[in-house]
Amino acid sequence: MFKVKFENNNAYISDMGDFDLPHTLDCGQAFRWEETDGRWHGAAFGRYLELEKLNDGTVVLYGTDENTFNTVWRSYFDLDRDYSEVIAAISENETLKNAAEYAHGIRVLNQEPWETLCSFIISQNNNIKRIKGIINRLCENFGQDMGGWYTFPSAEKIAGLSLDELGVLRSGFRAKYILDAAKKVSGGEIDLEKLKTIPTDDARKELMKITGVGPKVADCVLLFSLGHTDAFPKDVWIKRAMEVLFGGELPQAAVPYAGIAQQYIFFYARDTKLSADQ
DNA sequence: TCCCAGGCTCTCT
DNA sequence: AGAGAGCATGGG
Repeated sequence: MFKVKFENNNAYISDMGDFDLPHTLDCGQAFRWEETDGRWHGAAFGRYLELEKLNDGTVVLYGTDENTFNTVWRSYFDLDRDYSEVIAAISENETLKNAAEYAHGIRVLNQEPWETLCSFIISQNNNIKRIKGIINRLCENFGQDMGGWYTFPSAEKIAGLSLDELGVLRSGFRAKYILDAAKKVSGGEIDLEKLKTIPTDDARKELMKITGVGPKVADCVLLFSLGHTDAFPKDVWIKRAMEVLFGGELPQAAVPYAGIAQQYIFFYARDTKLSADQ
């Protein structure tokens, strides 16, 4: 269990085990975090945050009081999960053990459902650099100007736009998918909050009612924002890694923690440019 | 220039 | 149900 103290309007978190900021914030699960001189800055749940890891391992959340910590960032950074237990369990498999060491300190974020849905619709058949660019334009054009940063625009806001207006995003064929998602979410046809409380398979079916949401995008939303850690997004990297490393099947040891293991495998595969002919 | 990117839809079989 | 083309745009 982590410890936290509040001083000078900052939150100081310690004893949370291995928490690696670049691995967690730049591993492709979230797209709005940037690093400047060792300090990360970004926004989530309508709040701006700067954070940094000190030499003694303490993670500082700047400008964070106790209430904000407990209602926003504690859950966002998944601080109540004991990752050492997960790693101990999956390390039964030698390859998974190596992947978890290589990708050490990744925590699976609990992000805002609408932002996550919209972001991973944009991610399809796309590269991370351009995904970030499109999301930046989405926030700058349609989010709320908070003075130096922008909120992620609501589904209601996007639903009120035309395809033509979404052209500024330069998101290509994905624009019509974003619009369909915004309409179904803002209109109540899909209740994202409710999807947290129903079985993973049922929630996946609901998400796939949106045009442009298939199994992979749905599983990213389930894993990164709806608390379904058994979801296992299969993108090109994972498919490649599964063949090369495991002969196509996820090892039994990882099944109960599939989503978390997926993050380790994804990081390892992408960072080592794992290819099918290795 | 060409290939590819945290895929999905549509069509054809 | 399974295979394959097409999709917008830009990075490497």
